[in-house]
This record gives sequence, structure tokens and C-alpha cells, in this order.
Amino acid sequence: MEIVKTVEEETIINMDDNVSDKEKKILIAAIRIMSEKGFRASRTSEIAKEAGVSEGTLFRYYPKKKDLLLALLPPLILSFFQPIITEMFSKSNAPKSSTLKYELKHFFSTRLSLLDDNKGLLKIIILESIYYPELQKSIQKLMTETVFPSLEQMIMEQIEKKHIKKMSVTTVSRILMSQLLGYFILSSYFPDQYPRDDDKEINEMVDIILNGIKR
Amino acid sequence: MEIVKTVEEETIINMDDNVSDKEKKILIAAIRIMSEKGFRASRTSEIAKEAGVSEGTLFRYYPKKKDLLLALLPPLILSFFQPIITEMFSKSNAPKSSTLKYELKHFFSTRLSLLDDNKGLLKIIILESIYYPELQKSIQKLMTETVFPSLEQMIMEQIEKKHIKKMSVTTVSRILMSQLLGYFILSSYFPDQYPRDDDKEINEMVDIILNGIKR
Amino acid sequence: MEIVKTVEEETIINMDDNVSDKEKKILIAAIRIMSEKGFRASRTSEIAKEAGVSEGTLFRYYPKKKDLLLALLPPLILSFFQPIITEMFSKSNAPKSSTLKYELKHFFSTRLSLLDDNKGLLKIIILESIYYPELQKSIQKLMTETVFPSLEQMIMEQIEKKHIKKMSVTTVSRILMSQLLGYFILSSYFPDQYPRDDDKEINEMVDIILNGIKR
Amino acid sequence: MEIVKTVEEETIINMDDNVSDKEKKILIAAIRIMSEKGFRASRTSEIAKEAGVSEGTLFRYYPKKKDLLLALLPPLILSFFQPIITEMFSKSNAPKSSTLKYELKHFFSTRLSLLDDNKGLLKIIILESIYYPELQKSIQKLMTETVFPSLEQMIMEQIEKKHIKKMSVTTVSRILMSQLLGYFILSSYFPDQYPRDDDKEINEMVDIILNGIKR
DNA sequence: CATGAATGAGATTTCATTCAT
DNA sequence: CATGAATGAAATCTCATTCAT
Repeated sequence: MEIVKTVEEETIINMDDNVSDKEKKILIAAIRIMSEKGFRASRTSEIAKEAGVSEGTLFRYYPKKKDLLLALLPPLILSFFQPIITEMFSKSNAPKSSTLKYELKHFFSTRLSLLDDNKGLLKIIILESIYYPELQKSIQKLMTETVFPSLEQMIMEQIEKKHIKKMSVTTVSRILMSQLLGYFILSSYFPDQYPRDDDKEINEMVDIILNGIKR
Repeated sequence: MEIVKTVEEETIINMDDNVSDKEKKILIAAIRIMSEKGFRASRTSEIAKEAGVSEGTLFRYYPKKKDLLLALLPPLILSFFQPIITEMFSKSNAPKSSTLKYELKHFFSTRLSLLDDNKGLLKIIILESIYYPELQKSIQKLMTETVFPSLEQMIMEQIEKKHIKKMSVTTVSRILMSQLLGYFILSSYFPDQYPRDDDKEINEMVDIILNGIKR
Repeated sequence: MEIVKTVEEETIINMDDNVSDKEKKILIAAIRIMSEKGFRASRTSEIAKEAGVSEGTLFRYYPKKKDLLLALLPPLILSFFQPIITEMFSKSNAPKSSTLKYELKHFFSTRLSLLDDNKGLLKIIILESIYYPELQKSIQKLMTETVFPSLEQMIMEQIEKKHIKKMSVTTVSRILMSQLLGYFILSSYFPDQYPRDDDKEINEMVDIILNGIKR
Repeated sequence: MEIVKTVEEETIINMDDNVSDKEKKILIAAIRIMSEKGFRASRTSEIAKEAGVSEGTLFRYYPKKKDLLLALLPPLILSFFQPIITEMFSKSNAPKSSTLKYELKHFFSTRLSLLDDNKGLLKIIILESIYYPELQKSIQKLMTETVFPSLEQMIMEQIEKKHIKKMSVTTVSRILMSQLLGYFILSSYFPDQYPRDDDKEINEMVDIILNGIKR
């Protein structure tokens, strides 16, 4: 029946073995239902049904509905932040003579894939974190420990190599993060106005970031 | 007691006179509670209490809780989208010899003010629109009729004036929208990483958009 | 239909007027059901039904089931402990030349009436207090402030009047309380072995306490 | 680790050999949990855990939770009622010239030891018997067959020996039972008001019962 | 015979909505 | 037209009991 699995689902299926099959099914169902309806609008009954387990079983694993929300953070870390951490420590693998243009395009396309692959999980966690300070703290911590340092290191290296003007690392970091976020959000929310065409748009985005729009 | 009112509250207080006083109080309370807790987590009882009316009265004006959400769209339009429309038709007021740099800075600072002034309303409507297609359609329509045309017109004029390289209007539009959105979201969500300092950051943002980061 | 009301029910019906009729019905139903089945075995659905209200209404007044248990303490105080307090302050009304025998018989018969009148409430509160320290503390405090002092004062007066041998007030107090408690519990639990016949038994009890059983 | 065992636990450990080791562990755990929390508030899961067996095993031995409660009656009989029966038939062991005072003190101290030794079991069974008629019947039957006859025989003998005034055996029995019960309950429930000091208090209790309080 | 994951019936709790006053 | 007590449908949570392994 179900042949195609999302990256998120694959991540959960490949999780630690002290996570039972039923638990995995519950997590997958939770992502599906919650990313479609939001945390509060998702019914434990519906999640249980989608997971093919009884509501009692759902309770066995997650005594409070909120626990189910919090349980989605580890898979998110595994699927979204782990690759970033991994990449940070295997930087040496990158082509030594990589140009700035190449680096930026690589940054956008890899990060975009991560966003795409974790759409559902990210949607739940980010949106709910707006109202749950604990979740927000977790996300802030993760970003501060993974994405921001890796991004800033790249920028500093390029400044050292004199490929980038001497300017505030934070400013450049903000510009790049804004473009990534903006591209992702705008093309999701206004697909007619901003259709998605990654190759073309990343190219133009990078070109403008590098050379500006001024004639 | 309460002397300082938010722009949103001022907007509602100045609304049409066929909106009764009680109704206005309810809307103001709804914005406060819903922007703090989200639509679903907000209790009609709490909104009524905050508004200083009975729950019965609340339901006289808004028979369904959802009606209360939809009722927030008009104030949002009045306060956020109306100024943009107005500005579009009063373009003549702008200094004729306005430079590209000035135009961009003006765009960012005016739009940022609008975002700040309508934080609460925007938060509610945007976040809820993710789960309510009707709301999403409304927002898409409003953006398509106001923000996007005004932005694109500015870009086209600047291209015609040859201040901007010959390039896709949509691409430039996306870049600018991304920066605006990114600046706003990132400094709200990661205030430590990306502290807010509008004058300085708008300046640098515009500089990079104009000239790029390449040395 | 229902003509005879228990003293407990009368107490609740005569409670403060800021207690609504529905709330009173709920409390009466709670006493009936809980004294019959115990707190945990009592179903909120059954209490609501017995009270003639919806479960929603029950929740309006007592958000947690436990609140309903704790709400029974005030009526108990009113009905059981208030008379004792009142009596303490109207001691002067007692016949001045009251004999020891008369005092003891009066003590047993009045206290026994109180126990009888508050059977249900006492049963709930006492039995549940065994497992809820908060309740136990309340009962201990009430006894320490009302029953014990009034009892000890009577004993001391009788010792001063040299009607009672010079002996520990606590010991006499314990003897009297034990008889009261024992008479009440034993005749409830073993009605065949210890049938209840207040006039006769109080007489004999007092006689033995006064003169002993030794020939 | 655990060196000190309660009398109840010793009783269970020494029970009949057609009671398996696991069963004994379950019973001991049941006493611990149930005497702490009460029957209904005790979770089968918690009892199983405390007993070091699986819930499945618990239900193999006691298919219904209530069976676990009823299974506590035999140990109670063994530990509490058996000694009383035994004593009844070994009356000859008592010193022939035992005085009334001695007999009473012996009665109180031996019964008090039994109560202390079986605190937990008694608490569970007595409290639950209030809501379970079957249990209440059992307790009534046991008391009627053991405690009451032994007590009444002692009283009758003392009346025959003319150590006690000619009076109703039941009345004297009730007085003695009340004092025993009262001493035990009051010093458990109000340890501050009625501190426990067996030697001293039994002495004074017996003295009053024998000679009264009248000067 | 032991296990403990899974169950589901039923308990409590929630809260938008109604309606008599 | 305003009130807020009352509602009940639906949600979450509980836990004794079952049963495949």
C-alpha cells in the first residue's frame, strides 16, 4: 500500500531500538495529524486511530497529550539538526578551493532540503513553540549550538580569505538566514506570487547577495 | 489606569460607528488573549471577562468562536493593509528625485512600523490562516492586491530609471520581502542572536542589497 | 415525596445565601453517594444525576472531584463543630448546681446526637482523612480547638469541685472520648452484639465511669 | 537490605506451603500499598511492581483486584484472630489466682499488641468492610466467634468470683472494648492530644474501670 | 507458568454554546 | 438587549484486565 515514506517517517523508523514499533507508529501519526491540524485541534482519538493503536496504548507511551508534542523534538533533532552537526565536523571533506558562490549555493540548497524533508515536524514544533516557552527555548538552544556557529564560521572564513567585504558577521548571517527563511515561507504561503524553482532562484539569490541589485 | 493603547486597539476604537462599544471591547480583548495564547487555547470565558462583558453578550455579537477570529480581519485590513493602499495612491507625495537607497530604506522602515504596530493581529491571523484555508485565501488576496503591487511598482520604476540591473521583478520582490520578513521574525525569535537595531540594520541590509557582499 | 430531611441536609439548605440552590443540591447528593460508597467509588456522573444537574454544572462549582470532597468540610463544621463552639461560650446557661453524673450524661447524650446527626458527613470526612493528610490536619485542628478544650474544661471544673479524684485531665478525657467513640462505633458495626439503647447504656456507662466495676 | 519485617509479613511468609512464594510476595506488597493508600487508590501495577512480579502474574493468582483484598482475610485471621482462639483454649496456663486487675491489664496489653502487629491488615480490612458487606460479615463472624466470647468468659468468671459487681456482661464488655478501641484510635489519630504510653495509660485505664473517677 | 504490551470501557474534565431570567 | 448559570457533547485520561509471545 504505502510505498513512499517521508524523510521524517524514515527517521522515526530508523530510531533507536528501545523505541517500540507501536511507539514509532504513534509518532508518525502524530506528525501527520498535528502538522495538518495543529496541536490543539488534533484529537488523541484521531492520532491513535491513524497509528492503528488504541487510545489506551497512546496513553501508555505518552501519559499527557503534551508529552506527545515534546516527544517530537528528538526526531526533529535527529532529522534536522544532526545533519548540520555532522557537516560541521566533516568540513574538511569540502573542496578546498571552493568559491564563495559555490559555498553559498551549497548552503542554500542543503538547508532547503533539510527544511523540505522536515516540513511537518518543523511546522508543529515552530508553531507550537510560539506558545510554549519550553519548546521555544529548546529550538533557540539547538539553533545557537548548530546552525548559527556553522553559518558564522563559513562567513568568517570567507572574510579571512577576503572574498567578503569586511563587515559584521551577524549582519551577513542575518541576510543569509532571512533569504533562506523568506524563500521557504514565501513560496509555501504565496505559491502563485513566488513559485518555487530552486535551481533558478538560488542562483539569482546568490548573485544578488554577492553583487547587489544596483546597476 | 490604562493610558497606553496599542495601535491595534486605537484602530478598533476608531472603527466604524455601526460597531458598538461592547463589540470593540470584545475585539480588543480577543486580540490580547488570542495573540498571547493562540486561537484554540483562548477561552471564550476569558475573552468575555477581559472585555468586561458576559459570555452571553460575546455570543450575541459573535455566535461562533470562529466568528471572533474572522472579525479580526477587518481591523487588520484597516490598520495594516489600508496604509499600504493609501500610500500606493499618494505616490506623488514622495520626493521625485528619491534615490534607490532612500526608497528601499523608506520601504523597510515603513513596513517594519506596520508590522510592529500590528504584531498581535498579524500573529493571530497569519498563524491561524495556516489551518484555516478561508483565512489564508483572504491574506493571499490582500497581499496580492496591496503589498505585492506596491512593491513591484517601486521595483519596476527603479528598473526603468536604470537604478536597478535588468532582472526579474519577482526575484527582487522576493529578496526584499525575505529581508523584511527575516529581519522581523529572526529578531523576535532569536533576540540574543539577532538583536533588533532598526536604523543600523536597515542601513546595512540596504547596502548589501544594493552592492552585495562580494569584495 | 421527600419529606424527611437529615440534619446534614437541613444544614446545607440553611447555608449562606451565596451558595446557589444547585450547589446545595450537589452537596447533598455528594454526601448521600459518598457516604454510601466512599469518595473514590463515587462517580461524578452519579452525584450529578442524584443532584438533578448535568455533569457540566458539577464541574462549574467543583472543577476537580477532590474539590467536592473538600467542600464538605464547611458544612461539617457548621453542623458538627459549631454547636460545640456555641456551647462552650454559653456555659453559664448550664445549671449551676449540676452534678457530675448529670454533666457526664449530658456530655454523652449531646455528643451522641451530634454524631448521629452527622453520620454521613463524618463518615466521609473521617474515612477519607485517613488517606488525605490535608483533611486529617483539618479535623485535628477542629478537634483541638473545640471538642478537646470544652471537654477538658468540664473535667477541670469537676476536679476543682472535688467531684473527681485528683488525676490527669488527659486520662479522664481519653476515657470519656473512648466511651463515646466506642459506643458509637461498636453499636454501628456490631448491632447484634452491642445493640443501641442510648438511655440505658449511657446510664450504665456513666455509672461505671463514676464508680468502677469493682465490687 | 531489608532486615526488619513486620509481623504481618512474617505471618505471610510462614503461611501454608500451598501458597507459592510469588503469591506471598504479592500479598506482602498488597498490604504495604493498600494500607498506605487504601484499596481503591492502590494500583494493581504498583502492587505488582512492589512485589517484583509482572501484572500478568498478579492476575494469574488473583483474577480480580477484589480477590486480592479478600485474600488478605486469611493472614489477618492467622495473625490476629488465631492467637485469641488459641488463648481461649489455653486458659489453664493463666495463673489461677490471677487478680481482676491483672486480668484486665493482661487483656489490654495482649490485645493492644495484636492490634499493633496487625495495623496494616486491620486498617485495610476494617475500612474496606465498611463498603463491602461480605467483608463486614466476615469480620462480624470472626469477632463473634473469638474476641467477644473470650472477653465475655473472662467477665463472667470475674462476676462469679464476685470481683465484679453484678451487672450486664454486655455492658462491661462494651466498656472494655471501647477503651481498647478508643485508646488505639485516639492515640493514632491525635498523637499530640493523646500520646501513646502503654504501661502508664493501661494502668490508669484499668484503675478507673475498676474504681471509677468519683472521689 | 511468566511477562508486559495492548486494550477498551468508563471515568473525569473541558468549554463553546444555549436560554431562562 | 444583557446576563451568567446550565448544559452536553466531546475531549483527555485512567487502569483493571486480557492475551500473544
